[in-house]
Amino acid sequence: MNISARTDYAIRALLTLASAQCAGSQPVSAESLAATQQLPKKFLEAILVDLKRGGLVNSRRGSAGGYSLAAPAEQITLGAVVRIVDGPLAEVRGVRPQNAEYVGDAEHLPVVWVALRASLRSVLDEVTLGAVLRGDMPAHVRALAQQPDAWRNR
Amino acid sequence: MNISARTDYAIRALLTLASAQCAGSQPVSAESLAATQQLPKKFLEAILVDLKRGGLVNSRRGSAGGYSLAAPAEQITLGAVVRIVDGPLAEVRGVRPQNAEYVGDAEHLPVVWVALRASLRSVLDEVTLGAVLRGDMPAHVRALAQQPDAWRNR
DNA sequence: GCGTTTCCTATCAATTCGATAGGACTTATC
DNA sequence: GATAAGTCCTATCGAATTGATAGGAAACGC
Repeated sequence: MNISARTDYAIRALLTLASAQCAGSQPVSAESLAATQQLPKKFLEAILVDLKRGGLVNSRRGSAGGYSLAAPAEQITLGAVVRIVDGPLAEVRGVRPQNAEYVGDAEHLPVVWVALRASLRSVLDEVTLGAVLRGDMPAHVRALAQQPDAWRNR
Repeated sequence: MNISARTDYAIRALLTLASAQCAGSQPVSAESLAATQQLPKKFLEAILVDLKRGGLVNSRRGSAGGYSLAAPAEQITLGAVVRIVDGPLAEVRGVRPQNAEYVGDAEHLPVVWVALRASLRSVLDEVTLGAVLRGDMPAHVRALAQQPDAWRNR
């Protein structure tokens, strides 16, 4: 149930690209992305290749090359990013939650796993890069983050 | 963002214990738990020791020994189980979501991570072993699982 | 004391995770 | 067309995690 470094780095790099998209439109190099968000350069490069394959960014090689968002920042959700760099959302022992098979007293467990995945989706698939950049989350997400003990450990 | 085998196994074993709690009250052996839910015995043993340390189950050694729930099934949440066997809910690179530090364009990212954790809690901390056993989830969880595409992949 | 069962320690192979190295290929620019 | 700046491919790396097993010490009921 953890958020991996890959996901974290991917999103931070994409946020920088989103910011650049607003400003002008020349591609940003991996080196520059790594520098502004303080990410390990070579590791980030590998992640960017995945994002490219996943269709979230465009790339241009050579001098004055680099990366740019393949779509408006308002249309790229965090869920899309997570799925590309980390795979499907809430797998159980490597199997999709609705396909996990249970017997006896565990019969109703799939309902829980599916609900859990749905709750992840309700955040990740509703929040876009643009929203994070502006600090303007959907009402539903803001409500979650404003719950009394949301910022406390349990 | 995956549910580990440890978590899955722990919950299934606890569900069996919950079922036994209703019936009578003699402890159930690890061997028996492994058999009824088809879990690897030695691996399960290790998990049960963690659950014991975490205070979720009582154990009795020796002949006619075994495990039993330390509290009513209606009072043990899945969240408590997950935290014991897998640690804190939505850590980012091993750090609590509210403690992750970001600069520049990623400034508002903690809000997302905290909301994400809150959404996990809204399922895991609201569902008890008893509820799963009866197949009677809280309204909020049932609503999530009944969403149009909840059972489909994305 | 005998069988049963928890519980502790150690170990294991496989996989994943985070990260780096080196170099091949592409491209703009002079 | 050389050159510098990039992407991108392949390989590798150590460390941690994951899922799992083995063997035996300790406790317990009878």
